[in-house]
Amino acid sequence: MKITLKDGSFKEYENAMSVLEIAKDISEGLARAACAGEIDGNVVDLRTVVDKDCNLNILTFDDEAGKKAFRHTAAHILAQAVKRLYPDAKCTIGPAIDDGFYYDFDMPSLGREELDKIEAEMKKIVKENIPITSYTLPRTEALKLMEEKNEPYKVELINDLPEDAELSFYEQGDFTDLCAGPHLMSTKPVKFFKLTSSSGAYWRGNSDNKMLTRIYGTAFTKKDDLNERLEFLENIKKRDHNRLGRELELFTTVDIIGQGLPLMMPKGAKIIQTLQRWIEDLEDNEWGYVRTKTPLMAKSDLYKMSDHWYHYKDGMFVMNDNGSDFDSAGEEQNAVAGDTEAKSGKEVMALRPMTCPFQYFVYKAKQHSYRDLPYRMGETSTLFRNEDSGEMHGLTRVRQFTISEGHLICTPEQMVEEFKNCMALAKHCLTTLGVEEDVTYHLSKWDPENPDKYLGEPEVWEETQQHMRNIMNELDIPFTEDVGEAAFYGPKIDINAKNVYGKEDTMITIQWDALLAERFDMYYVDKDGEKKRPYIIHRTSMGCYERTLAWLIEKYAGAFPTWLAPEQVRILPISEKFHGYGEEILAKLKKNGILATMDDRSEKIGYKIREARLQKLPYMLVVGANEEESKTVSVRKRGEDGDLGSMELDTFINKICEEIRTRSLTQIEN
RNA sequence: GCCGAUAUGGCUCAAUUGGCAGAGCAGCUGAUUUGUAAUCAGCAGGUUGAGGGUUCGAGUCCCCCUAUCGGCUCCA
Repeated sequence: MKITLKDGSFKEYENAMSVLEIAKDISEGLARAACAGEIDGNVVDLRTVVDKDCNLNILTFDDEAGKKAFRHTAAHILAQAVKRLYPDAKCTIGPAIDDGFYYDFDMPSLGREELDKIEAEMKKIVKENIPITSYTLPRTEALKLMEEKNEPYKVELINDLPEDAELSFYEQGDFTDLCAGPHLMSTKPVKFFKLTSSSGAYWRGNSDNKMLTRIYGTAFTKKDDLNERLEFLENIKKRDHNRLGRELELFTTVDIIGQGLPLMMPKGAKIIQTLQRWIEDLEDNEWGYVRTKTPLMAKSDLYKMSDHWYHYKDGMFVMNDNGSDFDSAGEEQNAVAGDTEAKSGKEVMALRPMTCPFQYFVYKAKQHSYRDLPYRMGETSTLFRNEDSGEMHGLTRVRQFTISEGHLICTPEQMVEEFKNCMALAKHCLTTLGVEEDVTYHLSKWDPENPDKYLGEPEVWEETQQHMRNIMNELDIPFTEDVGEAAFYGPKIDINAKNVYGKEDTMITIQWDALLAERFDMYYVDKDGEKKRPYIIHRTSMGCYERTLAWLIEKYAGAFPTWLAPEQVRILPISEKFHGYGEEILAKLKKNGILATMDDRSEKIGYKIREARLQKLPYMLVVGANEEESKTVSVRKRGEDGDLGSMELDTFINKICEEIRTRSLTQIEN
């Protein structure tokens, strides 16, 4: 038998040995712990009998599969501990995830105290060094076993597996679990772990099902790694936009105003204004957009025409005359479509959740020749979406937001080219903000299993999706394909970014719509004088400003590039004697469009600097006798070694203006 | 919407089994006039998120509402 090791070398064994012996022989610790292997490309557990002449790759904790086996075993230890302490708890599933694991139980929910107790029990199980063995059972016996153990969720899982599936079980002492594996050979190596939190989770991810209790944990092979991870979790909290954004006085929330309705404070509003002006100028001056400004609400008839009323009403704020002027769509749902005219004769209105139909009517307001196309409309658009109460989060999930929305009316022939342009514009925006490396691209497709959720014919969907696939390949952008993520009127490319906790949000979306023009009876007059249907691209050049701000706060930990900083320069006079000179500088900076202030409090210079550094200001100008005399400024930029020494004021102004003009991501040098 | 945790001055947090709501920072006033991460002193700041209940007495216990956080579900 020949064993291939990870480094490419191999070992030969004359006689078939037990897997345990082989693993022990090959390596101590990790490799033995993560005893998952591969035979002919299939991942197997090392405990499965390895036949003569099989090549076997030993995985270690450095491998994804090895980590998975390790953490999956941690999940089983968790389950075993829970069953010991709470015999009535029912096991469901418990996979390894990025950086850890979880297990869902049907049991009452748990607080921190209970988690600590479970953790202690887990430590016992690890210490007991329980060997883990596996075996397979035919279906009937598997069902019998799980019924005997009173595990109804496992019975359900078995029943849903294909008839001929081989059902494998993993056993560790008094605990047995239906599981595909692989696992470690014993509980002993799982020494360093921590149960991080518990929460609710629906059985099989369906909100109609029972709410289970989920326990999250993380596990490592080395104590230092675990500590590093826990420290990391502490540290990223400091970058969390929801905390840092409030600390830096960018935004706040107020109970009485409501959920998902953050208030932008002067600094946050300034950043958003800078972003908005930049995007509007970019679109209009360089990408051929015309600007529109359309209403924030409309009669329900408009949304019926677009079909949003039927596909998206839950997410809209509907206004009617039943006494509460802004009624939630949720309560309206039961009304029969078409029967929503208010009793008093007032019209049923809704705040807009998107800009599409409004811009369509701008297009329709005059006749268009093929020569007008592509007709690119841009709008800085405020939208309203009635998210469920548990969905709101900081600036990333809100009920009212502002977005650079746009619709491009194209001839069918222009679609590919224009779609590429939209991708290029999006990429330009990401690059300028310094975040182009931090995104993932997704082709969001329809779900052929659920055709009722979508408009149009299956062939059109498949064809459109192929167009988009081709575009992405041509642009050489890696992407994933996500089924069931499309808009109801067409597939889209979503550009997602991860927040500090690793959770993904869509920042940019570019959608291909071959259907709605028909619904709104939009047309253009072609060369031959015939009226023809255009296609439409729905797109954003950046995500909504609130979400973008959240992303930037976390990306830069509050230390924004100078062109985005709400306060770019602060003048710090050494004492009151130099306030006059400070004022002179301040006026000159402002004249040059630089966002500058002066700290004229009678504090020591060290105090003023400390404060400015905590606020992550790009530049401080220290001015005292030396500077006033020589008409210079002492420049300090962010960070350690930020002291750039003295500089002619005009030199500084030229440099910072250039930095701002070019939207540089790096600060000036000496 | 669901599961759980939390809510005390502008901010960060104390307050023992239910027994006089307190500190640091920030703010204000005065002194200090300062050279690259915190000068000193004084003052003021509260219906403990809202409402109801138990109790001689509630920040603390119970109910309900609201908001925030961690998840689930959702996210055109």
